[in-house]
Amino acid sequence: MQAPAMFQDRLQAQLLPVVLSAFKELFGPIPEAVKIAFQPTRPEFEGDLTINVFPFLKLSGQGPQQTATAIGEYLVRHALPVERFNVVKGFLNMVISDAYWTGFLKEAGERDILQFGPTGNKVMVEYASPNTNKPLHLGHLRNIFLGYSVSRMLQAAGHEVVKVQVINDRGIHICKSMVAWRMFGNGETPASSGLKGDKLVGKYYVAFDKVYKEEVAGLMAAGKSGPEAEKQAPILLEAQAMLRQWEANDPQVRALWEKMNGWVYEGFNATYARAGVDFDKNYYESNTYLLGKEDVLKGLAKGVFFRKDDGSVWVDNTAEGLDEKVLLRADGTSLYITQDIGTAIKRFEEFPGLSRMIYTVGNEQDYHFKVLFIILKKLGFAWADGLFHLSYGMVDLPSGKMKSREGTVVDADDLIDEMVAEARATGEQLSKLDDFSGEERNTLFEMIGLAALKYFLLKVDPKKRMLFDPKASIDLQGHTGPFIQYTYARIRSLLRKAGLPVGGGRPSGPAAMGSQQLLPEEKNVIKLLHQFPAVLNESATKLEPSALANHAYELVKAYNAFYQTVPVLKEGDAEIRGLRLALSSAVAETTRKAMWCLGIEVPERM
RNA sequence: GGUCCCGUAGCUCAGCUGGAUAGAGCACCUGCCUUCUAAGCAGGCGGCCGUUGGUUCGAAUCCAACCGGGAUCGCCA
Repeated sequence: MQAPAMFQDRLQAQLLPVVLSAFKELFGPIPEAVKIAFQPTRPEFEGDLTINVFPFLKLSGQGPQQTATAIGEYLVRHALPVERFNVVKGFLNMVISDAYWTGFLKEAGERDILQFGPTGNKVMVEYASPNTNKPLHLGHLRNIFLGYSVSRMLQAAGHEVVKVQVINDRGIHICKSMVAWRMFGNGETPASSGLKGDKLVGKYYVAFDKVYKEEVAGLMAAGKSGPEAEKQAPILLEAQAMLRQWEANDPQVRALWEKMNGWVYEGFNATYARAGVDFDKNYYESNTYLLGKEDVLKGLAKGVFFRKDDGSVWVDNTAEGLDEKVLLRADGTSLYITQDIGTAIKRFEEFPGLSRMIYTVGNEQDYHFKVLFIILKKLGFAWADGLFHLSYGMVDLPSGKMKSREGTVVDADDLIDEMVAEARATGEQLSKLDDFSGEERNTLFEMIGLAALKYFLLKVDPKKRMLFDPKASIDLQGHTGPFIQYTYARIRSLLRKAGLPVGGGRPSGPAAMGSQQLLPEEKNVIKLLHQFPAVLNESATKLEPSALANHAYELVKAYNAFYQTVPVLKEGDAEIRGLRLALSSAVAETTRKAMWCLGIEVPERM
């Protein structure tokens, strides 16, 4: 079997065997290693699909012109969609018949081309892992939007998806907030202060840090060395003591911990709700932090790990090009990675059918996940091959890296507020919404502001670090989410005026589509629609929403060019009007689904 | 220093399973609202694709080295 292009579309799938038999008949069979690659014909040439025959010249024993012509002639005879062809240098440009395109358009009008049938696979996507001592920031947003979009794409690709977050609810960080609140809080609560719960707890984390720094400075002035002072600051000792009390189940500490975490969850949930994301299950570190120890000891017994003289347990990954890594301390206590080993095992026990688990975590943990996956594989779990670290790059500010210590962190809630305010300013100025109520406007501007933010973060290749300029990035024109929303709203308006049902739905296209000759503007749009399923497949497989996001943009851009120059409702010929309405509708529905895959909503009007 | 990631227009990014003259958006300049939403469309300006070698009929794309930026190399999480 000739290796097909990994993400080829259905037209290519249909043509490939014909091309192969053309070769076989004309020049003899093709060796497996030689791949036939289709590419879209460049706009400056006539045609829709192109094959470059250069790689086959040795096989054909003829020049590029003759080789391409021979194949082209064979295709016209044997492949229905290929109407005619031309050859430029070594490029065989095929013209696909309008009947093929309109046939596809008809199908796109009848079903969701971005929804694949069920695969039977179950995938877990972890896409948030916040600490409970401070509010969410821009970096979390990239993480959340990325993971949520991946979940949606996998659903569209036919997988069952379990969305989870892990909440780091215990540890020294939350104890710091607790200590500071107990010292300076005077009983302040979200209700008493009007502060969002996560903001309030974050405030005391900052307060802790301030006191801590003062104490360290004081100790150093009194003659201590830097490292000494950092270890002996009283407030830190108190936080450490509190962590021990927590571990000893001290009722008062536990009660305070429950209370303050509760505030944080309320705050997080408000942000999640506004951001439009949700989880099927939350994992709390306080429930899982003791996991993994038994598994490591089992591995030790099986000889997968080894024990050093001091009693600590290690894994040797030097054969994998990595290092030795400690899994249990000499005193037998766990580490972060121990816990992750246990948590992974637990998850696969809880969800027996899981075939994959995706961790959406920043690239600073690349090494950690490499080690984790190797360990789980060494422990012999078959599912270890289905583990994947969806690693994404940091979000930088024009001033450089975000640093909480330096107060340069962009708060998630504030950022969303800004984007929504910007959407509002633009929207009110355009004054197209005179009959909108205040509530309707709020909903719309929320939708647009979030689209701007999500699209901005999702259109970039996840693994690249990206720059976020709070001023320049608040853009609602050009290659943006609102541009795509706008096109959708435009089409919906058109369809309403055509008397089609409100609130979506697919108008049935004309019964006899296909007799018309397509305009270039129409064909461009249909071709982009036609490519979309393959793009979704590729995006879902590679876990890259950016490819989907960029294709959605290409599609609506082509539609806008069509819209601007080709009449739809004003077209006199009913059949042609029907085709253009069907085209418009297919673009709207496909755009809506693509945006759904990105976690972005689209408005009926804007 | 070891390992990994990144380097494309003034700025932000596509393109990278090798193919035709490298594409968008923003910014700047020109046109287009008495026809379906101008958050739009059409056009212009703007590029030693970090550098140097290599593989190839063909390299932004693959390989190597180097330069620049980042991450990581805790018995932290």
